Amino acid sequence: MDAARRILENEGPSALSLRAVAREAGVSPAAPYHHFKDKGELLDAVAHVGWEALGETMTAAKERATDVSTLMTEIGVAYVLFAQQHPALYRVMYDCSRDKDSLPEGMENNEDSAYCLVRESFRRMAAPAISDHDVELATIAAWCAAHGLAEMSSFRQFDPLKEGLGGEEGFLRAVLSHLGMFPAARAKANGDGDG
Amino acid sequence: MDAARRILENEGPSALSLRAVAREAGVSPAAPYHHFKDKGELLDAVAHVGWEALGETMTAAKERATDVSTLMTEIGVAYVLFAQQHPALYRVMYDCSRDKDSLPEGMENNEDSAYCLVRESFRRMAAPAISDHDVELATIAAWCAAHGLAEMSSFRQFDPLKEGLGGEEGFLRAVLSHLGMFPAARAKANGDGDG
DNA sequence: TGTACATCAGTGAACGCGCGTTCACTGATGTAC
DNA sequence: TGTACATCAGTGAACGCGCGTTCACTGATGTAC
Repeated sequence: MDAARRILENEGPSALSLRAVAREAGVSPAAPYHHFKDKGELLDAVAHVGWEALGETMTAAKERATDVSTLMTEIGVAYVLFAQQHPALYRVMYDCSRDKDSLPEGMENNEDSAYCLVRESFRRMAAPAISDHDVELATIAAWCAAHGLAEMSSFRQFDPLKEGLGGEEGFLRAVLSHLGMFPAARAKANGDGDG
Repeated sequence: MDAARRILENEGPSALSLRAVAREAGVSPAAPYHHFKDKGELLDAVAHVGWEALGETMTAAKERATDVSTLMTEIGVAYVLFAQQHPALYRVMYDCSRDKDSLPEGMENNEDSAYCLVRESFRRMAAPAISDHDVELATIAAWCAAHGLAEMSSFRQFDPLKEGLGGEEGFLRAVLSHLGMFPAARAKANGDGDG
């Protein structure tokens, strides 16, 4: 039943109704109510698996990073690429939070949350004298920037810019490189094709 | 009839239907079709006035800035505050763009667009040797950051942080201060209450 | 081995709802001659 | 001054649609004694 994600991938978030899920699953419209109290609960469940997947993607990116200075950039690029590859899922993930005026799951301050992954990565990268307070703010700033880039990077007016920068990833690195906490991005983006 | 914005302010974007607008205007459900081809056209019109209002807000912020180093920060803060004060309108503005996979109006590369306002402000602030290419990328980065912050700053988990930073605006300045292109923010945020 | 009961995932029909949109039509206002 | 016509914003009833949700019910499976 969690293959409600098929609908998201194929038809977008606006098509994600309880009935559509039941239809896609080859089941009567009433069946989902044996698994979810209501539509909101299904959406929450979908968002939950989304955050898990994004968390794994980010963790993989962190482990791929060869040194501390590329860490934040790898994670940032992975974050945005995930959002690009699963745009409808990403939308549901944030919509669920907004409906509650509450942080998305990935940004909760639990141990092992994606947010803490970013925060500790940033702490390792930053000057050792940086205060906890500044680490916190910088992490929020980085998350905002990544989220903004995730929402905006798919506008087609950026296509020519992307071509000149060696494709999607080059573009992301180039944009991130102008944001304080993604320092390693700069060198790599320039290397890939600045001009 | 453009007082469809009342519905946005009072009931949120999901309540913005053609019928609701007609109801709010005290008019039959068919009446709006004399002014708009379909629902999309009405939404576009609403988004348009939204971008105009945001553009004015940003221009006012630019003119309020006392020197070139505070320029970007003033504009950034004004941007996010606008989004916070008109969350539903801001949502419609971006939804209209996304539906077309196209840049929002404010980001178009026309003379006098909000995007050019930001880009020229950044150019004035940056080192004179900076290339056009980098100005372009930095402007996109700044816009992404502001957009991300606009979408995330209202989560209530940030409330305690905001208290320690002298309220909403102090929080915004503090977060922006960690992003490369808002340099003046740092000093001001620190002055307000770095702890 | 058999009986009685509980659980569970499902059915299918129906409910009321708000929606976008279309239709033929009305009544007021403006304009040409 | 009067007549004929065009335009315009509106009416109100209806269309078909997909939706979330509820209902009483079914049939298969598991479990207790």
